[in-house]
Amino acid sequence: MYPYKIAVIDDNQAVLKSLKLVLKRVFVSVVTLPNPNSLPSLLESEEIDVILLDMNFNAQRLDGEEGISWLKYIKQQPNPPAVVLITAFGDIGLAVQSLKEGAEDFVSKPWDNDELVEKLLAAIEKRETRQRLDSTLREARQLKARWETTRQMTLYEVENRHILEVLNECGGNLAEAAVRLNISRQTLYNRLKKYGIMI
Amino acid sequence: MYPYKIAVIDDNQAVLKSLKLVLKRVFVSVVTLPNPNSLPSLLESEEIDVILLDMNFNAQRLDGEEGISWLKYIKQQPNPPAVVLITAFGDIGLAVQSLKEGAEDFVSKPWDNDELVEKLLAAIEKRETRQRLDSTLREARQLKARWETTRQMTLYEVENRHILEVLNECGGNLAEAAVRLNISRQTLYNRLKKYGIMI
DNA sequence: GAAAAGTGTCCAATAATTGGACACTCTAAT
DNA sequence: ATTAGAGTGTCCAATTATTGGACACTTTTC
Repeated sequence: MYPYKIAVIDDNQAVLKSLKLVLKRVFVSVVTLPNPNSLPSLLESEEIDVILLDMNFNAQRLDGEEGISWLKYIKQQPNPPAVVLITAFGDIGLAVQSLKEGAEDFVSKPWDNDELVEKLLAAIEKRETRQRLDSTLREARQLKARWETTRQMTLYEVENRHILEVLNECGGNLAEAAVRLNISRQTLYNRLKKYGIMI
Repeated sequence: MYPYKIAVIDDNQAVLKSLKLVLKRVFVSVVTLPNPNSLPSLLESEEIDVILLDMNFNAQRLDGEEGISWLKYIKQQPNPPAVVLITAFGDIGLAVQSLKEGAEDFVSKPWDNDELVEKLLAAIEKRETRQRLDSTLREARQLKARWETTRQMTLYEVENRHILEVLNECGGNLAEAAVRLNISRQTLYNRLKKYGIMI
């Protein structure tokens, strides 16, 4: 049993039922929707890990356009879930377009249960990798900004910032901080007093 | 005419010829190969931007395995080119697998020339985006390493590093550096002498 | 080729840093 | 409960560093 939340969206009640039967033995939470209209509110209220999304919700349109547009919607959310698309009327162009729009995988009906679960888990893993990458990039931007400001700082400003950081590292232990900074304890006191850094 | 180098690999001479005819009006350099065996040496000797790769080079095997394995080879090179796969025997599974292995796009024979060129250019753009991301990540790793070492530096070490950086910013102009650092010129001299930083 | 800016060095006044000392307050182990 | 060990806050006098100003000289810039 994996600790992930999955949402399954398909307009065919029978398909939905059988998918739920399979998936609820694998995922801790399985939400089924007969159409994607309530997807926005679902995404707002719950932190879904992966969505298994049918491409057609309308007997009149079998071109998959609806699936693609919902895929786009999902992927432009902040921290979007993984998306695996599923369709009976798939062609190569549709599959390629889906993956280029950010879907993690694409499966055709009829599906193989084991393979489907495997793909869903792989999709979740892929999403987690992307999340890690995102946080690395965020961190990188912060560091870069910090570096940019450092270069136009005064010597004292840089000194004080470093003092504060080391002090923080030492959990406010002045004696240890002084040793780490290789200055005397009095000097550290003087600095803190002079710059109003009271602890 | 775009300043990109493209390599086209297809075992069908007629296809190769007609592709070359189309592409040499768009790309500054078009290399055609009748099979992928000389691809490694080509990649070593030239900086190829995009590869248009057929999936089958053997009348006996039409499952695309060969194309996939060459795709994998290409994508594990350092700074790999963009890859667009082309096939007449494509199925959805093959297309999905290709994109998941890192191909930028997938087209089916028979192809539309305008669409093919469009996809190749989009693939190149995608690769350039990836290159930018890579360099951002490299830079991020450097900054992070720097930050990690900073936290265990002595106050004087941090000071001196900052002095050197500002000095560098000022192109070695001591007077300007002293102003930026907000210390007197003599103090800057003393530091440089004391720490053997001669310029 | 003159003006402006930068360099290298000196000086004495001022300010910061230093090690050592002392009384004190925690805190963790006995 | 007692106590040793570590940390704090403050003092001091000796040492060091920083400062602004000054000067002759070189380099840049217009």
